[in-house]
Amino acid sequence: MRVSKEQAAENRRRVVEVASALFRERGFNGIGVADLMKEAGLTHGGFYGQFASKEDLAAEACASAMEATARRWAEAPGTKGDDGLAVMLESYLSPRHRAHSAAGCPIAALGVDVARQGGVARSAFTRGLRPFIDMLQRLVPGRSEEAKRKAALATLSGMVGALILARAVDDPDLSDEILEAARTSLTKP
Amino acid sequence: MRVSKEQAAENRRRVVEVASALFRERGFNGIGVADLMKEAGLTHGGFYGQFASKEDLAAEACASAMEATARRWAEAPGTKGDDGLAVMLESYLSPRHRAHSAAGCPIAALGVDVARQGGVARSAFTRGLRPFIDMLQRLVPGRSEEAKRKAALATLSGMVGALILARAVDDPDLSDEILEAARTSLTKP
DNA sequence: AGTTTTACATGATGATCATCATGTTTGCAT
DNA sequence: ATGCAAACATGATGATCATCATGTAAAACT
Repeated sequence: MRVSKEQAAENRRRVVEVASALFRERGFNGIGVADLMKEAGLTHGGFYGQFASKEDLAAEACASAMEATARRWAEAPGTKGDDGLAVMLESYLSPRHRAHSAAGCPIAALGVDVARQGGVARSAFTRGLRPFIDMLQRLVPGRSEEAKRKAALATLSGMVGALILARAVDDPDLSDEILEAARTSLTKP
Repeated sequence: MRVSKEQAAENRRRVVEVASALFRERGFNGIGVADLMKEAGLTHGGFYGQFASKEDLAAEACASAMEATARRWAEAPGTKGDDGLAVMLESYLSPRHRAHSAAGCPIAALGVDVARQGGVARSAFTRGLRPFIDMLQRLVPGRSEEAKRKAALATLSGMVGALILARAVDDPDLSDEILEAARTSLTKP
């Protein structure tokens, strides 16, 4: 059973995509290689022909998720003249985003796993994080670039923390309240 | 091999304590029952005489970590007259706290795991979270109680998000920068 | 003092884990 | 057209997983 070179590349791409979703949803230790491959329509055998290890895939999946998400942020309706920050906060801190971690922000979904995993995943995460900071720096108000960078880091922290808390909490009212509080607090500094 | 009733209770207590540390450090799926028991000085056999399941222990360890941490917050030097919020932020967003997740804030360490796990752990987490919100509400400035609660939720989000980001990131400078940004941003609203 | 019960140890269960060895097919270069 | 190598499947590896069955020794109760 052999497959064309393009087909093979497409298969590999799909494995990374599936991994980026399932890792976000269940964590690095929450899904195994065999299930991952099955979800991509393959068997577990071919895995180590494409990836050096599961840790290697974790790093690549993390990088891929970060890039894809950053691209979506960049393409977001600039709502020219309007407050771009408010628009993005509205979407980031929404019940919809809260409900879909597999397709959502990899910073909130994988940050803790990345810290535990260390190694290549950690550096891939760090590299992927910088564009988010830069983009936020452009959206956020501030007198100097230095002040804007500080505000960007604080805003990102607030977004990530609120999303994580809203997902962790059992009580839907409290969860909504967390999203709301972060939204208003981060919109008006 | 039998032990006194108090010894047995002490053993159980130690298992929960060890679990609360190791779960924070490695995640719910990062440590097994056997290793957990060994770390508590026991073998894996007695586990199911004390706990219904690993998930059950996860919930209990989560509750225990939340209560112990809340107690430490409450006992913290009120630094009467001084700005209690600044004192607690200084400690929460410190390199020391960043380096010791096993003994640190369970909200930042377990929030994502709790959201994935669901069930009893999730409700234990939610119950344990409320005292933190109430305590922050007392520390934070605001015109009304409603405004102070909102501020408490936003502040907690910023703290948790910043700690998680600072731990995830590979670059020590960036990590320090995140802590610093959150500290100054959350101190002066 | 004798009996029961309890807390734990030893050991086994089958499932799942990451990883490797090998087979089969077939695209691709010759 | 022919041989080679790549891409995947099948299957096995031993480790680790959560959980259960049973043994044992001594605390607790009679």
